Amino acid sequence: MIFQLLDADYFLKENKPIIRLFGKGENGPVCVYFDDFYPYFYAENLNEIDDKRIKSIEEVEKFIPIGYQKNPVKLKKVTVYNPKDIPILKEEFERRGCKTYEADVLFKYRFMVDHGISGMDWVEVECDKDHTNMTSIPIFHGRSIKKINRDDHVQLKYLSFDIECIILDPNRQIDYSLDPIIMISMAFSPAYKNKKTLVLVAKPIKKNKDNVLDFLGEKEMLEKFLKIVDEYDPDVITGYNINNFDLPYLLKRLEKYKLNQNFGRVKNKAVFTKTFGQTEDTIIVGRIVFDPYQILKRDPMIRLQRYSLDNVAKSLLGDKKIEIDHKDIHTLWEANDVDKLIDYAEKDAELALRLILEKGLMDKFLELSRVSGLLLQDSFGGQTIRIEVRILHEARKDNFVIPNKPDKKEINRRNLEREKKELKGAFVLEPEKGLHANGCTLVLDFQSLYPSLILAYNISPDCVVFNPGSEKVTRSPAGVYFVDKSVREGMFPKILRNVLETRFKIKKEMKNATGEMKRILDAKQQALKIMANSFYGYTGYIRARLYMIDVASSITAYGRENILKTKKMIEEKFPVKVIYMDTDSAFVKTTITDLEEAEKLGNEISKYVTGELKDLKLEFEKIYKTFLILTKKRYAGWKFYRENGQWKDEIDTKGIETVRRDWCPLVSETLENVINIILKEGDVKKAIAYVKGVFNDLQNNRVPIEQLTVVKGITKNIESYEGTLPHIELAKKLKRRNPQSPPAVGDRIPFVIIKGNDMLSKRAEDPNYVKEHNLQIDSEYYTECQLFPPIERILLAVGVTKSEIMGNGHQVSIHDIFLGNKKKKEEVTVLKGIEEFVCQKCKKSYRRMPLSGLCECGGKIVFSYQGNIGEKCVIEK
DNA sequence: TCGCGACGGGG
DNA sequence: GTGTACGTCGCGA
Repeated sequence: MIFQLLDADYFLKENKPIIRLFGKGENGPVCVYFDDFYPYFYAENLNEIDDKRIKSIEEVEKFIPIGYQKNPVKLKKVTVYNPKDIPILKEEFERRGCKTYEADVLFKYRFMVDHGISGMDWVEVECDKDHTNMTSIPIFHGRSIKKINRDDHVQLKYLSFDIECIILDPNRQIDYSLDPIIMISMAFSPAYKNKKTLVLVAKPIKKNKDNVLDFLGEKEMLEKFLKIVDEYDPDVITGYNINNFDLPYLLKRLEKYKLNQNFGRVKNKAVFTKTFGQTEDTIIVGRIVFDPYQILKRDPMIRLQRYSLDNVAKSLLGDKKIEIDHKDIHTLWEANDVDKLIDYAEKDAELALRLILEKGLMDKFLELSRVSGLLLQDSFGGQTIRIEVRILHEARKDNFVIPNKPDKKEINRRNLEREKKELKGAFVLEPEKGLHANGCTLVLDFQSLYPSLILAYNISPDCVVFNPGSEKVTRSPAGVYFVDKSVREGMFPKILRNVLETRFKIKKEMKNATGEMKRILDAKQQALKIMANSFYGYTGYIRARLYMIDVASSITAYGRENILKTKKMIEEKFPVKVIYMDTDSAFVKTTITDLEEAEKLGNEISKYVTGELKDLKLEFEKIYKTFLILTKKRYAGWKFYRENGQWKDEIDTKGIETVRRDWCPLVSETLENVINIILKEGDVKKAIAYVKGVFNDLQNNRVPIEQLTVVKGITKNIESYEGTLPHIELAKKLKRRNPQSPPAVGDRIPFVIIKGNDMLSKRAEDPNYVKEHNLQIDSEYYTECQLFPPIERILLAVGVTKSEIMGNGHQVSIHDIFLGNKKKKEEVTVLKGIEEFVCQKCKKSYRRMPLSGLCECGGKIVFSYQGNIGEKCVIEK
């Protein structure tokens, strides 16, 4: 039988561990179990021992990959019956001074590693049909298993679902035990009984659509849901934020009604959630739980301000949620006005599914799973485990054993070591700040720098030579010796060579591939790139099994050495200047303005440096016609690149955030425009004029209120906030205005700052209310506190002074007040900052200190900060 | 500037 | 489950 491996677990039957593999082949899902495989670990210096938990002890010779070892060491391979006895035995052994290895490898991975199988691999098993009914899918007794090489994937079945619930008491948070689920919507791919979606409703209603089923109550609805999951039998269960909301909620409600909490593919293990501090993970044996929220939030290629389903759908699908204020869910439900609710629920389930299918969210993980060795379900998480499982595979082939994960004592030791030998990072050249026009800036970077270095210099924990003797070694710039690869190719270099070579091959294949195959290949090369780039981080990660600070610091040391060499080489050979470098990239200022010529030079530099350095490849990445750099890691460039032979351009920004949650749209837009004018027109004066125009519009109320609105969420009961925050003050105001439906926890409050004498926070106002009552916007606040600081940073970098921007030498910004106060530091009481200035007598508030030092009414001015008032104030510089 | 604690998504 | 854990942001020191 041939199938693709989706999931695995084990259970105990009469003190005998049984491994179960879940897969999918041509004839659908299958389970194959193996009952002749036992857990084991390795022990060093183990004396004779008689213990009924131990099945057998065998003497073996293995290499330990910490430092170079010429000869293997003698170890005992201790095989036991019950995997759960291993951590107990490990403790007992270690207490007696016996070192253990691989004593914390999950049993399912022990099986997979020993049989050379990765998650999502195609496998061939010899097996017999079994007639027990412990699974909901056909089950077989396996006799042998081997991997087969196949790149394709079986069609997976997806069920996306979303629950709606009502909070019976709007003044508290959701309570799983009290608040009922009123609807469950589902979206299927492929369709279920010819239906792409289905909505279950927890009370009898008048149905207007044929994909709606109504029930007597919540319990009956839940029963039907379980039945549908069982019948449809999805491989993947998905939905937006199901891991932290829908799944745990569902389980609690099933528990309440004493319903079978088992909608996985086995009958003897219920679905359960693991709670780790904040996050929860739900395990459904035999199926895969895939949460697009969790995936998107962690995807470095997709950067969004917010990851709400609505926002994500808008940015990635050009679609959106159906609008229902969640306070209205209860009302609509009580009023039996459920049609819109049904559409709302249906849409949510659909959107989550569309995200996965249309954006190919699963592709990368299918490949990452194969490349790393992890089961698909585990490939969504951290990088460490990816490397470790791959290392285990590799170690087995080469007769190595891998250390356990470090315990508290070991982590302590590593932390102490770190204080002594600090881990020096990458080299960053102090940039030549400002605008670089009149000549293109060429950007070049090393292709996979750290992986290439590991490969080139045989950097690996098993190659470190502590006391160099007769072996051929190389000394890294960090002063660490590594055995030459002619003596032994290290474990890391060996894996990386394979990973990089495979990636190179795939990128070549991709050029001729089309359609589905091209997508798979692209996902595969991405997965390989992710793997390759994880190794450096791994060596310096304190919890890594193969952590060695000497290895990590050798990698960065070689990196620094090579990039400095590169700078010298470029500047000696070409009439250019390197104006900035960071880790693996070089920014080269030329005097060339013609794009074709710049391109030619870029290619020449790339070819020259690559030729000189041999093991490394410096790639010509892009041309910036103009380049603006503020500080290390913060810059913008007018990028030119070719697409189908044609020159295209765009503005590239790094580290200069034009979008931030606490900035109103006006700030983002103005900032973007300022950068555009400077880069594309090279006209700083025009940029200043533009900024002045915006200031002017603000003063004269010509800026639409939407442009000034900031949105912030309420995260807890509004009475329990300690400081005074604008959106919370506004929420209190809104509650007073409309006590029937006050803002609740989780609501997002849009606000603007209006003119007035109160402190800043008290002047937050609802934009609609402002419009209706024709209130005045505090344009000074928007100028000084919102617009000015980010714009100032940009303009100062191109040599503009403050008064040039403000256009009035007499105006003093709040920063000047800070500086002015610094001298008086010794006689001062403490406020931790200044938000504004308040008259002690009439309470009028000022954004800036009045020039006279007194209020109009003659009262004394004091400082105000976060609702506190003080006569004096310390501002640390 | 750094370290710590809270929050995110969902209804 | 041969367990114990994420990233980012804002705040206070």
